[in-house]
Amino acid sequence: MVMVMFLPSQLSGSDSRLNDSHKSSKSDEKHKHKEHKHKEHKSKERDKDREKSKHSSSSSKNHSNSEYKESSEKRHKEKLKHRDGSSDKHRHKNKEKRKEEKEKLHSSSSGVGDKIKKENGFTSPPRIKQEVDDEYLPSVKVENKPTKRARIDDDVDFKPKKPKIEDEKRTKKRKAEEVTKSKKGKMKGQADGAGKKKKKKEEEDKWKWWEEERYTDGVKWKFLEHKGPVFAPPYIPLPDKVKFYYDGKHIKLSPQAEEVATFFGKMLDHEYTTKDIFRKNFFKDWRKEMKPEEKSTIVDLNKCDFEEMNQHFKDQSEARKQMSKEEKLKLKEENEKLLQEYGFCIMDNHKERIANFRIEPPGLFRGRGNHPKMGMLKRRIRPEDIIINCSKDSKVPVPPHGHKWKTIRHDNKVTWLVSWTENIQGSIKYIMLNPSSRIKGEKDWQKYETARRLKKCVDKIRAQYREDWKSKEMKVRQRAVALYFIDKLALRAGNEKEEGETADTVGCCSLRVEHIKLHTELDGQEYMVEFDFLGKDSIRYYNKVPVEKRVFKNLQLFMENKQPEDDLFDRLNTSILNKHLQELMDGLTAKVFRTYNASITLQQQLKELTNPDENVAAKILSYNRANRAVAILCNHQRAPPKTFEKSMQNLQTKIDAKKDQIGMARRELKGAKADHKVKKDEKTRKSVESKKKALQRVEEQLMKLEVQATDREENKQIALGTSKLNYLDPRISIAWCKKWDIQTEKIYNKTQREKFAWAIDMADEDYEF
DNA sequence: TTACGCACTTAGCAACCTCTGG
DNA sequence: CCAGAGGTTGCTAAGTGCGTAA
Repeated sequence: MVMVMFLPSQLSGSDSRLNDSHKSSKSDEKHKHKEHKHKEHKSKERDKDREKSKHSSSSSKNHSNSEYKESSEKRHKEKLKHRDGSSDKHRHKNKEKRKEEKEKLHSSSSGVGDKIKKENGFTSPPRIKQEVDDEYLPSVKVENKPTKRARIDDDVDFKPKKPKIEDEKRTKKRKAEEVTKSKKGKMKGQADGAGKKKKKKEEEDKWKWWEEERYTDGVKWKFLEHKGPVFAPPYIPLPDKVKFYYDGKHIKLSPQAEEVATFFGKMLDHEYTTKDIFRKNFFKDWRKEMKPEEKSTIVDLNKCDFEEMNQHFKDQSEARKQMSKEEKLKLKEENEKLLQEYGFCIMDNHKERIANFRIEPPGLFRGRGNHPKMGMLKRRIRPEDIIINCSKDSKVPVPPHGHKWKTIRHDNKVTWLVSWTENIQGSIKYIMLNPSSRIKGEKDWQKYETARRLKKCVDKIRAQYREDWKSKEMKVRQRAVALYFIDKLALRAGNEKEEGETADTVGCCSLRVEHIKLHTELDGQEYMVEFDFLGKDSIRYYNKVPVEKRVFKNLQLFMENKQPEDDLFDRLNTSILNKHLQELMDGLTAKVFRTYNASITLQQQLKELTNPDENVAAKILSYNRANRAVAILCNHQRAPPKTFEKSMQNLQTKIDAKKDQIGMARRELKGAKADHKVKKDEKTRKSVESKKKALQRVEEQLMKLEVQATDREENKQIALGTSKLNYLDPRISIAWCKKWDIQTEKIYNKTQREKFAWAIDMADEDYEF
């Protein structure tokens, strides 16, 4: 069967922008448990050559013109280093510790600088959203009329209206308290006959916020009303038959101590509970909850036996699964009721879905990676911890009986409805709106518009940072090299983090000397940099990339006389970098590069990979491959699904079966043909026809299965969701769908379509990012 | 000039739900 | 009709980046 590893990223280009790290492990720990197949990717020479000639100016091929001036660079070295000898960062507290700890993280993987070409310099005309209103409804002021809330009643006759042209700059002001009822005229491409009425009605209910003006000056809303949060259910003590043993002896725990014990008991099967830090933190916090007697008896976690609790919870979840249909339905209905009551709010005349209306229940903190606080007790949140945010003229949510809120605020410069301070890191948690809401959607849209503005000046910025590699000032050089990484490799900015408070992870600006290795020559390429570090969520980033000689020399310079645990960019931090970016373009920050490069890559890859002659399944495979190219670029990994091998096998079995079927169908067709040849009658002719059709059908089915297998195999360790949701301008995907006449549903599921409703509505087939 | 608080986006995991095919 | 694969959703941790106070 065909199981070609053939990622779009292998397709070439002179600018190697994608990384390889998906082939390596997520973190040291996980690494131990995983086996990795290092598939060598074969690159496709044809495209490579094409690309090379097209983009000869970008990155990796510039060795020759950076050759000159080596000597003068050397001359500068000394000067450079102490030139702005001001602030060295102080990051020495835990250096020693780190030194000891940094042992593993090793294992290599094949590092082919996967290549992808970058599309440069294309500019599309700005769209300017303006207030156009044929049908201008008298604005409804609803603010203090909770009665009005539930229905958004866009009950207007409709009128075509579309000249909306957006404008990235928020030059326009929204008439705050006015809601212009926009009624769409076109039911774009929706000529379906049956069920039209229903659909029409539904659509009319959808509010098109993107056709309205936006607020300026930081105001996020004028009216906000909600019911407050839903608290975690109270603790239900264990039945007496579920016993806890200490040192073999049964102990009846006090409710407080018991609750915390159950948190641990529930997790017994989880790897967490075997980790020293987790156990230590848990035990320490647990003891705080104990009564004095308990405290004096229970002194060693190793002597604690939570088995019965563990079994109890397993039984419970089993029982839940075994519930009857009716019981399940009842539960579902109750949930739905809760959702209806607490899951929505009214913001400026519109009912909007809340993302997380439930307060996080107490439990043991599960940090990711090697987190120093894992296992600590995450305490129960009470109404007294809760800050409510809503408008003055709204019905303020009522706290649970006998309780009161910590504070009630009326701050319309923020988007959250509820907040509280969490006890592990002391950070603030929020209840906010769903991604489908106006307030999130606008921001998302704006994000892509900023990225599109970057597209217009990215060439200039690239030229600039390349120039800066030669700067006399160390700080400027570091900034330029860091920016180059951020641009080329889509690294995150890398804010500093407090030592010992979180897992030791880094981004670009916080890279340390130990995270890169320089190879003058490696895998047959010159000036290679080998990256190996843990990034966000302790996901490992492993990549080998060829860089320009000048970058390479600069890195050598930055690393000179430093310890492995010293900062690579010791004169740089995200704030310096972003300040600089701000000067280059309004609204530009490091993360815009990730958005930009992700989106432009998708657009470019779609162009390149989509074959007009192929069928829908194949086109979707191409889409997924384009998406995958981005996921690889952004290093969005996932643990291979536990059932991966098995499910792959199942598929293979199916494929084999299909092949047999085809063989059979072929033979039957042959037989029928022979029959027809002899008899030459109508009956046999028909038989031939139908056999032909049958064969075609199975062949098509086989194709589909094979495509599916390829897709799945390629996707083993790559998560597409994150980039799809956060980095890819949805209008690119929608345009692609429209262009090739593919249903949006094939690309976006329901939730995604809700989130991207704005894009689905406004992008047409020739949208250019 | 750095440290910190705050708001908001981005992230992977796992529980849950749904659809498929035996 | 049922099991289980696989998709979907919920959850909440972990980032970015801005503004302000020390």
